[in-house]
Amino acid sequence: MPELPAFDVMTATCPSRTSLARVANKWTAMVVIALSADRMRFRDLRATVDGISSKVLTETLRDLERDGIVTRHVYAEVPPRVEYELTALGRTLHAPIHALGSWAEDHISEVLAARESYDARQCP
Amino acid sequence: MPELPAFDVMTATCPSRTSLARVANKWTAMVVIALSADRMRFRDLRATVDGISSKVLTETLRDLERDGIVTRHVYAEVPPRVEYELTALGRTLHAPIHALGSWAEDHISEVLAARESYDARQCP
DNA sequence: CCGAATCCGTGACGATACTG
DNA sequence: CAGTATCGTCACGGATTCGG
Repeated sequence: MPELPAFDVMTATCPSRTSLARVANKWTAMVVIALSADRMRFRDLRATVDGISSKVLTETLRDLERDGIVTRHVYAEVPPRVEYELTALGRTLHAPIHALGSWAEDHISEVLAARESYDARQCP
Repeated sequence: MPELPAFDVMTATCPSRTSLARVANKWTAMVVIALSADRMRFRDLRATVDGISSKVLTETLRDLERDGIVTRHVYAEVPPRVEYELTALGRTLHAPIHALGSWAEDHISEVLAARESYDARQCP
């Protein structure tokens, strides 16, 4: 008797799976973490999420906007200024994603140790 | 005064980022959720994580094994039997990833509504 | 028969250059 | 400054074959 609720996300036809796919994504996670402090403009976001390309950041933000997780504020100025912020829905993501980020930092030493011993076991 | 701890995962050179990348991944999330009930053999895992190919499941499990999140039990039988289970480290992932899965299911209707209104706004 | 390796196409990613 | 366009590369994912 598997006591788990058997999560619908596991079935390929379930729409909630597309939602999981969006959220269980490294760029999404980092963007949401960055925006959880407060709204940010594109350039600062690009600097904070170190290593992301302009193109991929744009695509990530578009997808998040489409899913109702961030909103896009365009200011008709020169130079142009565009700011992004989490929606109410996006803020509900803060806790789960923050937990994931904390996990990554808290357990990185164990992960690195596991990798080292695994690699040592594989190619001697 | 950004009160956030400024998460090292955001910097490209930080090792914890590789850990986040592994964990913030849709297949990883689904496999960990599946294994959180109890250990499972390959074939059942493949059936539970609906839509994953044999190859991708193998690779995902190898990566998780390398990172010390699952262990692999091979039984020298015929037909062959290979079982996977979460390590102690892997079980610490259960809560964060389960939270993500719950989020996906709890908010899917909002996400779908957002998508619909976004698409309606874009291509009239 | 089950688990996994091989081959191969597609699509995502990243770098660069260019426009409003 | 905030994107878009184009292109080369490569990892992901699917179909098939191998191995035990």
